[in-house]
Amino acid sequence: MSIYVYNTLDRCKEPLEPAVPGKIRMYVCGPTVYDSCHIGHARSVVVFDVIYRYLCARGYDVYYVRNFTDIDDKIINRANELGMTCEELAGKYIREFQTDMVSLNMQAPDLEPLATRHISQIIRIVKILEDKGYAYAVDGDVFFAVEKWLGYGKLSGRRLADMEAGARVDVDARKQSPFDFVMWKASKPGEPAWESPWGRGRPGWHIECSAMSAQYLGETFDIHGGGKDLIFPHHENEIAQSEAAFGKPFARYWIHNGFININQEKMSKSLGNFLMIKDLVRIWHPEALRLFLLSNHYRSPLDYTEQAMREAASGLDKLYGFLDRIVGCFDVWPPEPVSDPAASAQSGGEIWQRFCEAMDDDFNTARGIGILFETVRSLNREIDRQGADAVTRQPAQFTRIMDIMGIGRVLGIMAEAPQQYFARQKHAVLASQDIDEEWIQEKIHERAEARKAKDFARADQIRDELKGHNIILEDRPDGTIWKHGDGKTQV
RNA sequence: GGCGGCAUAGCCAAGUGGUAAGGCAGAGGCCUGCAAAGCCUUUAUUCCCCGGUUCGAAUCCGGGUGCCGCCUCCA
Repeated sequence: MSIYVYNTLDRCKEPLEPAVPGKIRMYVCGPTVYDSCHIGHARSVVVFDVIYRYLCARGYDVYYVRNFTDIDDKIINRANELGMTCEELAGKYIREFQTDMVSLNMQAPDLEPLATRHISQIIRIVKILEDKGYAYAVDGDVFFAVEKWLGYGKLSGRRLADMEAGARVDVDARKQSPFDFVMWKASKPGEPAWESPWGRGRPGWHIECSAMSAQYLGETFDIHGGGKDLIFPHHENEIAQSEAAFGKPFARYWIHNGFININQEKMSKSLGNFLMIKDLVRIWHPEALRLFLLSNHYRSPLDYTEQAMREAASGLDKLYGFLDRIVGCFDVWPPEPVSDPAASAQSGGEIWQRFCEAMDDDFNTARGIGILFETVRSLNREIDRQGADAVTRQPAQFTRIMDIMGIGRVLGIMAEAPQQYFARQKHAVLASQDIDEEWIQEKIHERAEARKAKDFARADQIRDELKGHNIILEDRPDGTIWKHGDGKTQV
C-alpha cells in the first residue's frame, strides 16, 4: 500500500518511492525573513508539517530541511528603511517566525539552515556552472543562461518561446536571454557582501536552495515543497541550477500548496488584508486554525472567513468535548496503548487504517477529518448508551480511541489535555473581559440556589446574564460547569 | 497570448465507473424545570449546461458556460 502524491513535475499522482527505501529526504522553502508571517505562510508550514508527521507515522525515516532566506533585495530594502542591519532584521523575523511555529504547535524540522551561512557552497555551485558554460559573468553579476539548459520550463510547463510573448519585465540589456536570472549579485556600497571570484557580492534569489539542499540532502533528494507561487520562477530556476551543475536529477517529487483568499479576495498589500499568524493565534485557538487550514485539500484554494473559522473552532470544541468525556477513565493522559502485543496499536485499528487510506491519497486531510468526526460521533453514541467507563474498557472501542489520538498527532490537534483546553478557553474569555472566575462561581451558586427554590425565572436570568459575557453553562449530573461561548478566544 | 486549476445541498467540503463521506447552519425528536452538551431522524432522485461512451458516470470522452490562479516580488 503506497502513498500517492501529486507531483507537480508530472502533473499527476504517483506512488511515493523514496530513492533509498524507508528514508525520505524533504526540503521545503521557508520564509524570506523581512516581515511577519501571514496566514498563507501558516498554510504552507502546516501542510508540510502534517506531511512530515504522517510520513514519520507511516514509519519512514524522514529528514526534513526548511531554510530561511536571510539575504535578498527585500531584506536589504527593509533594513535600510528601518535603519537596521540585514542581520538584525533577519534575526528579528527569524525569532518571530519561531514563536509563530511554537504557537501553531509545529514540529521543528530536522534542520533550518540560513542562506548566509552557506556562501562558500553557493559560490562553488556558481563556479561549476560558469565552468560548464551554463553561466556568464557581467560586471560582477553572474547570470544563469536559460537557453543553454534544455530542461528549462519542465516544472512550470512553460516554453521560453511562449513566455517571451507575454514578458512584461524590464529586460536587463546585459542578459543573453530575458529569462536569464542572477545567481550572484555584485554588492552596492553598504550592502552585505562576501568575497567571490567575481568580486564582492551576494547570492541571488534561487541559488541558496540549490546549495543547501545539495549539502544536507544530496544532489538528488525525494521531496521538495513550497507554495504554488514558487513553481515559477523559483523552483524552475532551482532545478536548472542544480541539474546543470550536478548533472543528475534534482528533487524527485514536487509538492505545492494552494493559496489562501480572505473573504474571496486575494491577500495583497493594496487591499491591506494580510492576516498575520501572531494576530490570528491571539483570536483563535491555534488548533482551530490548523483544523481550518487542513479542512480542504492542500492544493485547492482556501477561503478564510470569520464563519469558516467559527466552524473550525466549534469542530475543535466538539473534539475536545469528546475527550473530556473519557479523560476521567484513564490514569494517564494521553492514554497509552496496552502492552499486550496482540492488541498493540502498531498498525492501528480500522479507523487508523481508514485515515491512512485518505492520507495515502495525496494527503487528503479533509477526508481524514471526516473520518475523525464520524468516529467521535459513534463513540459519543456508545458513551450515551453505556457510559464512558464501560466504553473505554472495551478493547475494540479502546483501539478506536487510540486511533483518534494517533490521527490527532498527525494533524497536530488534540495535543492538549481536555481540562487544559477548556481552562485555556475560559482563561481567554476572562482575559478579554473585566470579570473573574470568582464572580462567575458566585453567579453559578446564586443560580443553583434559585433552582433549588424553583425560582426558574431568576435562574434563567442569571444564565442569560452570563451568556452576555460569552459564557455558557452546562448543568451536569455532578454540578454546573461553565464554558466559553463561540470559538473566538478574544474579543 | 501561453500554462494550469476549479464548478457537488443554505454554506464549507470529500467522493475519478457501481448508485452522493463529514462539518456548520436548519427542522423534528430523546435528554433537561428550561437550556447547554451529546445522541437519533431529517435536509442534493442528484453532482454548471449540452451531447457521447457504457448494463451503469458526479466520476471517462467531445463541445459550451462561468469562476480563479500563474506567466513580475509573493506561501
